[in-house]
Amino acid sequence: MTQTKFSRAHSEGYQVNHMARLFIRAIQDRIKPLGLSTGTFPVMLALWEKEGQTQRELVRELGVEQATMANTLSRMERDGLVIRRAHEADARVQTVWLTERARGLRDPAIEEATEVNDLATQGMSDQERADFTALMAKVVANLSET
Amino acid sequence: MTQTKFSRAHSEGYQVNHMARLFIRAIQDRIKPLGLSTGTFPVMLALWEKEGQTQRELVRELGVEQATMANTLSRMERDGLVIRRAHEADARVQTVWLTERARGLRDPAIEEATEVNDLATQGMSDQERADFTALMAKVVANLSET
DNA sequence: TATATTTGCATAGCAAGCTATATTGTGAAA
DNA sequence: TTTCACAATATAGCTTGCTATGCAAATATA
Repeated sequence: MTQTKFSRAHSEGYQVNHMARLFIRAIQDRIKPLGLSTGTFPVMLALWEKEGQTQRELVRELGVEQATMANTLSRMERDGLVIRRAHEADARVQTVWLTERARGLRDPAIEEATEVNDLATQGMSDQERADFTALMAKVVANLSET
Repeated sequence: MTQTKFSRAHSEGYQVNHMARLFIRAIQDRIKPLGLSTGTFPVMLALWEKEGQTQRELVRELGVEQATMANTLSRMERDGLVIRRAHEADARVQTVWLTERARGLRDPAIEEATEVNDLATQGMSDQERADFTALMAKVVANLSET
């Protein structure tokens, strides 16, 4: 069959990409005043929960490539958000710690993120919002296999 | 209230970002052999539908910034996918045309994209898939305002 | 113990997004 | 007609993602 019916508006991949760019713009605008960005935010979330994680642990937790994490952490160190300390038992390993300033950013940053999430899901019922999260989890699971 | 309940797994922004990265990886793998990429694919879709569009028209249609489009088109020209021709009535304007090779990529590229969309939505009913698309459209609309 | 493999991180180089700014052509206004 | 504002595109420079590759330390194997 000739595939003349393919349309951007109905391609999940296209929609996801578009939506992701809009999210990035929205959150970027709000957390930039805090000195955060879309690349650093997930790392901060992981570290606000548990400091002292290794780069390898952060990589597994956040699902980015090791090289991406290494570069992100370098920028974060440059910008005074984290400090890398050598692991005492394994000289290959770096543990990652928040600076005092970075610890203080938690509540304001989460507040901005919550606002963006609320804005994005405006007009949805609680049920729809839960469905949306569940459907995304399904897609993530489907695309994560292997 | 202290916002201790914020979790990555339930933040729409976080999920969208994660999902988008997985989509990019999946589609990239499959269209790379065709000489396409995630940045060029949307432009190709727009041009397969209507060649000779101006850069400005593509920008509006695809929702990326003008500078992003200019750079993407330059790479596409370098890689033999498009040709930029001066507009006959307005010397500021460039119209964008597909090369013969690029025209031939349509069906195979759309086939790969369709496969990725199907993989991503595996295990969803038709209704769920329609819901997913509708919910994403809602989010896009919410975040597109102004 | 000596070598080989694996593991953890860093670096190089590219794509694709962004903002800010420069450049050039059009069209309107003085 | 000259100037001024606007429009279309290009360029500079950044972030964030990727793959590929290098290197040093730890561990396993011969």
